[in-house]
Amino acid sequence: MIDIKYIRENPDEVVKRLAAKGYDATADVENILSLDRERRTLISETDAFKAEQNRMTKLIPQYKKEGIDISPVLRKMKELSDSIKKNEEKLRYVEERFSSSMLVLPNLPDPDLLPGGKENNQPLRYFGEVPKFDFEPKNHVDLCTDLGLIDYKRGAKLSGSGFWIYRGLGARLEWALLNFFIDTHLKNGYELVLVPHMLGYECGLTAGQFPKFKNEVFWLEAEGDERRRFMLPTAETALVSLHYDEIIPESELPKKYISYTPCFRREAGSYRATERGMVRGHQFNKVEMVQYTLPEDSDRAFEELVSNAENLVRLLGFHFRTVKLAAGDCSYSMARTYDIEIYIPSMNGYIEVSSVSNARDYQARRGMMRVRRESGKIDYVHTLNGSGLATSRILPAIVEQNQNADGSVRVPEVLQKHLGFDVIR
RNA sequence: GGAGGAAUAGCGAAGUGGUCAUAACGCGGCGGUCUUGAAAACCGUUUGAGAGCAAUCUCACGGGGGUUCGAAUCCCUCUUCCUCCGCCA
Repeated sequence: MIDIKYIRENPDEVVKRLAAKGYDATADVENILSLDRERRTLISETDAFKAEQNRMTKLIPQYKKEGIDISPVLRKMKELSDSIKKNEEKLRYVEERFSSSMLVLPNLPDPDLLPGGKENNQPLRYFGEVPKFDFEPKNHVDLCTDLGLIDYKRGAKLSGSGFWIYRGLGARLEWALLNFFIDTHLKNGYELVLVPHMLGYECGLTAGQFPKFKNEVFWLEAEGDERRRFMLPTAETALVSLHYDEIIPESELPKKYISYTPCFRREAGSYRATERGMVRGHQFNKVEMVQYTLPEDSDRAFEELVSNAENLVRLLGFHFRTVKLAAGDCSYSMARTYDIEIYIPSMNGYIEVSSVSNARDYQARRGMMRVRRESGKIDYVHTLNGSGLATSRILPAIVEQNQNADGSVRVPEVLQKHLGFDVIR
């Protein structure tokens, strides 16, 4: 959520900055400001009624004791009570429209981002060399199938299109990657957290997935249980709600969490021929990093998350790049995002294996997550998240970038000690 | 699944329709007195949200609704936790 005070004081600025995201907020802002005015008028009026009510209610026991007739007071109290009820009903209606309008407003992008969509993303740096082959390289679907790493057919048999099964060495390779990532994060001082994979609505609201993107997750219903839960689309949704409605002492910041979870996404209508295999599915594995920081520390934390993610890909020995996303390509809740994109020879391009973002206080406002400073002052925290990494997109890169002419695949050195072998054939 | 009980500040807990919610009382935290220093003792202080330029006002007793002139207190409902029984990896 954007600070209503900021919107009140800088409405044009808000519209301008959201325009960089490709979001026309003119009508929203106008609507919000008018609801805000209506809301504040109603609150002042109601509070005055209540103050009067509080004053009079103290008179009743006193009058009773002194034997004074209280019926005129009761009549006045009834009037006040009716006015309050009427006002509160109005206020409820206004507040409801106000807060739902506030909740659909995306986060402001940082001012240094280029406006516009994907086409304005800027690669910041490249790592490693584009792999060259003196043979016709295979794509990862063929490699994974031929080497028996992934069972696409039976994945679809079990759960439909968009699901696959890791088998044998493929499963072990996936597991080794997860271990490698987690070990590295632990060395960097992150706390490992294993979270529920089904979450309640509030989590999605805090993270910013809801109400707007309700249809992009899988919902679960159980007979006789009114409460609906959804399969988490990323561990961020859980980790960012960990301190929902809390005031964290300054001494405990920054909080640094990692979590491994499968991620479940509808990905409705987003299949493309270029995204075969494990590039886009309904379920994939990911290790997620999340930090809660003081507002003034979030820029530094952001750089740390980016370099953590880069470091993992670098240690695996890949060619990849880091891209600064244009405002319009940053997601709804985020002020800035850098993607780490790995090279996939068969696609002759790069795919995202990590997305590192700073939400600033946007999620913290939604989830009422604050810090009590040493001085006693209360502020909203900043939340940041980044994948570290999405393993299911690393595996295609391993098999494609490390393939040999005979169809075998070299295991990255850092994984060899986890696996106990150096070549998959 | 069945039967009971509970939810009040950082923690424990009092309050069972009004004049005790800036919430008794205890613990903890912070500041001070005393002390060479510390402990003990003593004194003081210690929730959050909203409206307002401010003075100030309002709200919050797990969440939501209701009864009432007035609700922590009575009623309905949801959530969470605890105890006992049953079932279970």
